[in-house]
Amino acid sequence: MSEQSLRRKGNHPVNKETKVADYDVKQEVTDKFSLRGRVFHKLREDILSGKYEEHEELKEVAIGEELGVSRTPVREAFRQLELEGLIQIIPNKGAYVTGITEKDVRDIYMIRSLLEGLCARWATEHITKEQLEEMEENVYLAKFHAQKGHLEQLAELDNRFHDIMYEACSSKLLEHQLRDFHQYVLRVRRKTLSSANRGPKSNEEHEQILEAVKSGDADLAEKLANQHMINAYENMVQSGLHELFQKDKQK
Amino acid sequence: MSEQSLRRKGNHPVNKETKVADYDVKQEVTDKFSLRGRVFHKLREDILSGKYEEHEELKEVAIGEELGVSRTPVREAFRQLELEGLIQIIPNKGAYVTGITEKDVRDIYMIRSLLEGLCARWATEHITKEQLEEMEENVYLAKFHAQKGHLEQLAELDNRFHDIMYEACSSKLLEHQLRDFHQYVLRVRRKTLSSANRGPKSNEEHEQILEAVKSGDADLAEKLANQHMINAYENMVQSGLHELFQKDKQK
DNA sequence: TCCTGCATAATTGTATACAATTATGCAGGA
DNA sequence: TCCTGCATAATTGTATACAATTATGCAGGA
Repeated sequence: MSEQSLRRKGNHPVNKETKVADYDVKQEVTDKFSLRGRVFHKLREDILSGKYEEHEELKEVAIGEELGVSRTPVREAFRQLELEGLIQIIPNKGAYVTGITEKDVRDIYMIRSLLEGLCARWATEHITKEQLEEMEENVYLAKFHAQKGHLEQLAELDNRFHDIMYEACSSKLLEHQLRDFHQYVLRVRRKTLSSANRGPKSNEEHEQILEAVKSGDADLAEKLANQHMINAYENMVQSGLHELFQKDKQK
Repeated sequence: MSEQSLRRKGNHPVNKETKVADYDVKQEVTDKFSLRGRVFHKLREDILSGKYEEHEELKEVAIGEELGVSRTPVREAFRQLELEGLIQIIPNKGAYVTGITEKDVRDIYMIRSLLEGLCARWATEHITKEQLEEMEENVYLAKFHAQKGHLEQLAELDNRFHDIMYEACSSKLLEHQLRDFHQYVLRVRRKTLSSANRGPKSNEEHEQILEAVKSGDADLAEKLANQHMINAYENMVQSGLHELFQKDKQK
C-alpha cells in the first residue's frame, strides 16, 4: 500500500463552483478534496465497516502514517468523528471507537420510527413527480432482485428508497438527522437485510408506503413508515443479530 | 480584555478521574480543560447569544488572537461547530455562521414534539424518586416566579425541567439528540419565554406532564409533551418572533 | 511474590512555519 | 466608465517542532 495514497497530488479537479449559497449541498463533495475530509470519510467508513474493534484506540501518528498525512488532518477528523458519536476522545489520553450497545440500537430504531414517519408525512406533501417515479422504479426493481435472491442489490435499493424519501420530505434538517441515524446503524442493518428473508418483506412495506404517499394519504404514510422501522427492528432481534453487541454498558 | 484569558496557566484543577468507563458523562467537563474545548464552548455561546451575525465570517487568526490561542485549537473548534451545524466551512475559503430559517425553526419544533413525547414516555418508565421530586420542586418554584413576574428565573427553571426529563428517559442517545435541538433554538426560545405570557402557561403544561409521569400514564405523558412543543411553537409564531429570521433560503 | 516510585518512552496538546488557495486593488486598455 | 489581468496581500491547509501529559517497565524493598 502506498504511503502517499491520500496525499493530494497534482491537479485534482477541485470544485471551483463552491459558493456560500449551496454549501450544504456540496458539503460532502468538497469535503473529499481536503486531507481532513478524506481522513474523516476513510475513518468513518472503516469504523462502520468494522475494521476497528469497539473500544479500540486510534492513534494519531499511526493513522497519519497509514494514510500518508500528518497529524493535523487526523486530529481534525478525530474531532468530527467524536461529534458524530463514532469515537470518544479522552483529553491527553486517546481516541477510542465507540461501542454501540443493544439498547442504543433499540433506542435508535424507536427514534427513527417516529422520524421516518414524519418524513413520510412530509414527503407526501412535497414529493415531486420525478421522485415518485424513481421510487416506483426502485420498488419494481427490488421485486425482481428479491425473486432472484440478489441480496447485494436489495440492500442497495433499500438504501436508495430511504434516500429518496429523505430528499422528498424537503426538510434539510430532518434529512440530515435521518441520514445520521441511518449510517449509525449501518453495520447492523446490512447484516440484517442479507440474513433472514427480510428483504422481500421490507420491499412489500416500501410498496405500501409508496402507495400511501402517491395517494396523498399522509396519515397512512406516517403510520406505515412507523411500523416499517419497528418491523425492521423486530426482525433484527429475532435473527439474534443483536447478540453481536456487547451486553450492556460494559464494566 | 486580557489577550491571555483562555490560555491555560499554572495548575488548573485538571480532572484526574477521567476513565474510559464514564467518558460520556464527563465529556463536557473535561472538554473545558483543553484550549480547543474552551474555544469551542466560547464560540458556541457567542453564536447562540447572537454576538455574531448570521453569515458572518469567522477568521481563524482573529478568533485566535481574541482568545489568546494559536490557530490549531481554533481550527479544531471550527470543525466541531460545523458538525453541530452552527457554522459552515467552505474549504480554502472560510467559516460562516449558519443562518436559521423560519422553516428550520418549524421543522425543529415538529421533530422535537415527537422526540419530547418519546422522552416523556420513557421517563415515565424510568424516572427515579429523586428526579420526580426535583421536578415537583421545579414546577412549584416556577409557579411562584410566574406570579412575581421573574422572567429570568422562569427561563432557567424551564431549561431545568426539560433537562431532568432528558436525564430521566435513561437513553443517552435521545438525551443527546434533544439537548442538541434544545440549544439550537435557544436564541429563539429565550426571547419567546420572556415575551408574551407563555411562561405561566408553559409551567401549567409542565405540571400536567409531571402528573402524567407520576401516575405512570406513559401514553398521556407522551401526548402532553407532544402538545407542549406544538404550543410553544404556536405561541412563538403568534408573538411574531419568527420574523426575526430571514424569510427563506436566502437567495 | 507483590507493591511502590521513578526514569524513560510514547502520546496528545499547542504553536508556528511554510504551502496552497482565495481576495483585493490597481494599472492599462476598450 | 467599465472591464480584464496580474501582482500582492490575506487567509486557510498541512507539516512539524516543542511542551505537557500519560503509559511503561524496571529497580528496590517489604
